[in-house]
Amino acid sequence: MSAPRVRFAPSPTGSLHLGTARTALFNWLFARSRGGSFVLRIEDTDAARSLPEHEAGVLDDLRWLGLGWDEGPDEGGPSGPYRQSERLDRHRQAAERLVMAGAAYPCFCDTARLKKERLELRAAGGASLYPGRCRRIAPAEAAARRARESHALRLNVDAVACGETAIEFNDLIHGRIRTPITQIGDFVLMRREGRPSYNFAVVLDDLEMEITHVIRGDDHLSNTPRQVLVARALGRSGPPGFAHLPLIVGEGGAPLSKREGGASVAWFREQGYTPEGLINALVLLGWSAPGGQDLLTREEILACFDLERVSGSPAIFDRQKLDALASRHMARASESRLIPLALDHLRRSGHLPDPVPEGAGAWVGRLVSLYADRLAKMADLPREAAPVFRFDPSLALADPDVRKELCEPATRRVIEALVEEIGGEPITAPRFQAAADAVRRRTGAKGRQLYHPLRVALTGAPSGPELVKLLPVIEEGVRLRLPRPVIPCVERARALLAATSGATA
RNA sequence: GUCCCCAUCGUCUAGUCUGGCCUAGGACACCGCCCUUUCAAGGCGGCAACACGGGUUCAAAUCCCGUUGGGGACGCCA
Repeated sequence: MSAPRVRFAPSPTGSLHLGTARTALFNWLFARSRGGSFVLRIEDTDAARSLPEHEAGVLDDLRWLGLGWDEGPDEGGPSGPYRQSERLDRHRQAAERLVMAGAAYPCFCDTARLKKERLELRAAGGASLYPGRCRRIAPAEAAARRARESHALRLNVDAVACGETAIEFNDLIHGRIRTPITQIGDFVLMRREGRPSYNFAVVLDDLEMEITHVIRGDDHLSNTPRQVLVARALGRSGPPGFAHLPLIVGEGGAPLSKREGGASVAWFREQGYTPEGLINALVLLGWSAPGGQDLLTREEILACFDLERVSGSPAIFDRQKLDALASRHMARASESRLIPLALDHLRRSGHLPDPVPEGAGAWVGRLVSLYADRLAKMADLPREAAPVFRFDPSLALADPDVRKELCEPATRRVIEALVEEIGGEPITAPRFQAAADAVRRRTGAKGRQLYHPLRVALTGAPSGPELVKLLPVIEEGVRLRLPRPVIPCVERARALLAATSGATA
C-alpha cells in the first residue's frame, strides 16, 4: 500500500483545544509511524469567527507539542492552498459541476419555512429532513430562476444513492457503519451567500489533497454517510479510510470545560508542563501500548502506535494521571531545557528579580534538578522551592512540624551541636556530612532523629529534596546576592533557636 | 422523536474481532507495611470492575437479542 496521507483541519476560532490536539496527535502518529504525510489545513471559511491570531496560536501550539506537518499554510506544498478560505473557487466550480451532472440542484426555499418544517417533521416522529421540494423544479426553470433569485445548492441524495437503502462505510475503529438512506435528506452543499457547507468543503478538499485516511473526532461519525455520498457524487472511486476517535470528556463525562482553563493546550503550556508529558497523557486516552507500559516517550509511542488499538469509548481526562506522568517526564528532561522554564516561573512568582542576575542560570539549573521529579509542571516550582528563597522564623514556626522539632529539648541539642560544628563556614556537602557525623557521635541521634531536626532548622521547612544536596545549593544562592537575599542555613538555625529559646515543651 | 456510536475497578485501560489460559491483569489515586540521610522517591501488600435481563454453548467479560444509561447526528454551524 502506498504511503498514507492524513490531514489535521482545525478551525482557527480559538486556542487549540485538548481534544483537538489529541486528534492532531493521532493523525501525526499515524502518518509518522507509517512513513506518510501529515497535512495541515486551516478551515477558516467562517470569516466571522476565524481570526489570524488564532491561526498563529494554533500553529504555535502544534509546534510546541512537537507535531510538525509536511504541508500547510506557511510552507505550502503540492496540494495547496492550505487555507480553506483560499479554495472557494474550487468549491464553487465543483458544486456547479454537480448541478450540471444532476447530482445537485438549487434550492430557493425560505429558511424560516424550512425551520418550521423541520420542527413539524420531528414532532411527527421521524428524522427532520428537507422534503425535497426544489428538487422537482425542472432544470430549465431552475436555471432561469438562479439568475434572479438567491439560492443554496443541495445534493440530490436520491440521484447519488442510486436506489440503495443504506449507506455503508468501514471505520477503522468502529467497524462497519450502516445508515438507512431514509435518515439522509438533500443537504446543503453551497450556502446562499456562496460559502460551501462543511460537509461539502471537507470532502472536496480531502479529495483534492489526496487524503487517504480521515482521522477525526467521534462527533463526525454521523456526518460521514453524507460525506460518502458527496465523495461519490464527486466521482471518487472509493471513500478514504475513516477512523473516528472517541471524544475526550471532563469530570463526570461532561464536555471538557473551557472556562477554568485546563481545556486548551495553551493553558498547559502556560503552567509549565512539558510537551512530552502532555503527549503521553493524551495518547493514553483511548489508546494503550501493546506491552501495557504507560510511561512513554514520543519515540516509544511512535514505535508501537497502531489505530487498531484505539478504543471506541469516550475517555475522561484525568489531571492526576497527567501529573503523575508529567513529573516523570520532567525528571527526565535535560537541565538546559529546564532552566529557561524555571527562570520564567521563578521570575513570575517574584522569587527572582526581573532582569535575572548574572550567574543565576547555572544555579537555577542545579536547583530545578533537585526538584524536577516532584514537579508535574514548572508552575509548581516556586511553591516547592519557596523555603530556599524565603526564610522567616515566624512563618516557619507556623508549621506544627517545625515548631515541634524546635521545642523538643533532644532535637534542640542536635541542632545546637550542628551549629557549633559548622561554625560560620558556608556549607558544602562534605562539610555537612562531617558535621552531621560529629553531631551523631556527640548526641547519639541518628536516622530520622538526626536528620529531620537538621532539615527543619537549616531550611526552615519540614520537607524538601535530599539535605546533603539541597544545603549546598542554598549556600550557593546566598553568594548570588539577590535583591532579597537567600538566607544562609546556619543563620536560619540560629534564628529559629533564638525564636524558640524559652518555649521548650 | 428518528438514526448512529459507546458501556470492564473512582479514573485510564488489558482482555472482546479469533468463547475456555480470567479465582479479570496493569497504571493513576487512596490505604498499610518495609527501606531510608526526614519528606519525597523506591520496594512490597491492600481496597476496588465485567451496567441490567434474557438467550446460544459443555463453557460467555468475550457471540446474539432486549432494557437502561451516556454521547453524537438529523443546521444555509464546524
